[in-house]
Amino acid sequence: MSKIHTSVGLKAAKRSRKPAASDPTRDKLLDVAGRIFSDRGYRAATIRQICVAAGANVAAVNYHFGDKLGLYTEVVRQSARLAEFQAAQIALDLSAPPEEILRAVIRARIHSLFRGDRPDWNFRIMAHELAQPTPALRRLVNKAGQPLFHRLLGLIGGMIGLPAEDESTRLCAISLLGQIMVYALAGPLVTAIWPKFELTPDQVERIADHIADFSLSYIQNFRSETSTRSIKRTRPAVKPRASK
Amino acid sequence: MSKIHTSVGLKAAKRSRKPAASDPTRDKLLDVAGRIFSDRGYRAATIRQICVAAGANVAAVNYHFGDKLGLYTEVVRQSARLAEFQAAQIALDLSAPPEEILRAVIRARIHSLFRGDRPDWNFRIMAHELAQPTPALRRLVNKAGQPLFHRLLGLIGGMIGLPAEDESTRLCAISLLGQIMVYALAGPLVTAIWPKFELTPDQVERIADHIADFSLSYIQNFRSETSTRSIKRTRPAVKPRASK
DNA sequence: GATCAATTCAAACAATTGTTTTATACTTAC
DNA sequence: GTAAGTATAAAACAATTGTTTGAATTGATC
Repeated sequence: MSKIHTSVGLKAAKRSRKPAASDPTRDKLLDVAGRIFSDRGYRAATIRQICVAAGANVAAVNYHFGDKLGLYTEVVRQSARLAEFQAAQIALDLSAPPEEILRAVIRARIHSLFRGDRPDWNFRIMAHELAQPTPALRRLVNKAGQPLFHRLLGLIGGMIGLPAEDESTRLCAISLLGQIMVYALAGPLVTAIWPKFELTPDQVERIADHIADFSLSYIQNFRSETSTRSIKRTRPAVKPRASK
Repeated sequence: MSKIHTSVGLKAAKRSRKPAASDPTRDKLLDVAGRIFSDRGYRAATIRQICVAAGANVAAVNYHFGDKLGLYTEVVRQSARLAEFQAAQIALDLSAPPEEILRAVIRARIHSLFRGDRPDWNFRIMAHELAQPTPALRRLVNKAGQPLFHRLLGLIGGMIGLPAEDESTRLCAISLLGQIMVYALAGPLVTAIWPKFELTPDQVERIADHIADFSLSYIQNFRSETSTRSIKRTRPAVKPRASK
């Protein structure tokens, strides 16, 4: 009766006594929710799962965040904030050659993906959003993804000598993202397809290096390549669907 | 009372009268289930959705397939069968140079991904399985994915002169898969991030070509690259987490 | 120590969803 | 035409899940 759980009323109620004090259960909830959302997805994750994992009551989510979507929103918002911060931090060193910046971005991404101690769930969550978008959240996720993507476009565009809006630039960026993203949701599959896959720091290092090498090979040779080949590539000698 | 809906009883009941006749509602169910499962995922897709879309009763799924998982299993099985067939068909032309085979595989994959008329959902479903694996189905999906992956490993291994089990071979294969997979679940995101993204046949063509070019650039230069660079690459000049 | 608001808790509610049941139409063989 | 088995339909069931409620607990302030 005393609590109003609209999005406004919630904040008002919170601000009244403890302006910015860290609410332990709220933080715990946010923490474990991030972990669970990021590897189960929004729908598959249940409030009860999250609450028991956080050692809180089922009603806690509703009390602190209004509803499940409110909790998810907060998780994503926090995640997005972190991502933006990281991206901005990396971009500060614009003095370095673009290849090294690209390497750094890839490294940062892969590393944060594989270490559980300081999880940034944003990428994994983005991957889930991609697989089955949450109607109301797509906007927010895009708001977090767009800057990163555009930074990538600018970077790559500069390296291949084309504007960020060019199709080739975009294709390259997506190729790069795909390589990272496959590891974002790879846990289940890569381990299944790659028996002795271990997440030693060394292994993670090599993955990041590989993605960088793999991508830079094309990007750095783009100019020469694009001059030697025509728009239409040679058609494959093998047809996808043979007659016999 | 007359029907036993265990997995065995179902088949027995079906085989009794119509050995292999095409059951229209069963086929329709399978068809629309494939479409819905592939873009909603297993959990998010509901039996009622599928049934109303197929113009069938809610009980139809249970009658024909036992339960939801039975339906899904059949969808995946059928999808896997198709994938295996396609893969085998492509591999027949071993006379062609490996680059062209690789191109053909990529083309086939991307094409089948983007055209809705004869949808092969296997790749999209695999992507969903990857995002949140269905416990019982992972085995089956892997059974469909393994051959494709190993074929890829053999192909790439041959091109870069390393055994299929080598780490570099695997990393390349995953890089390639990632680039394709990102389009498999890209519908929602790519269109959001790429405003004027249109699926003209020409566009699809260019995507496939790009992935092939992008990947072959590294693969074809692997030998020379691996001789010129040491195991440890130059460390990035930009640190992911700067002190200030 | 009493008061009051904030928080937590156990229980219940309502909606969804997979599944089952019971009855009815339909087809086929005799 | 009748009987038997198959297929479909409508309704109900049971379990899960997001959400709410109202009481109990806590903790600070006077």
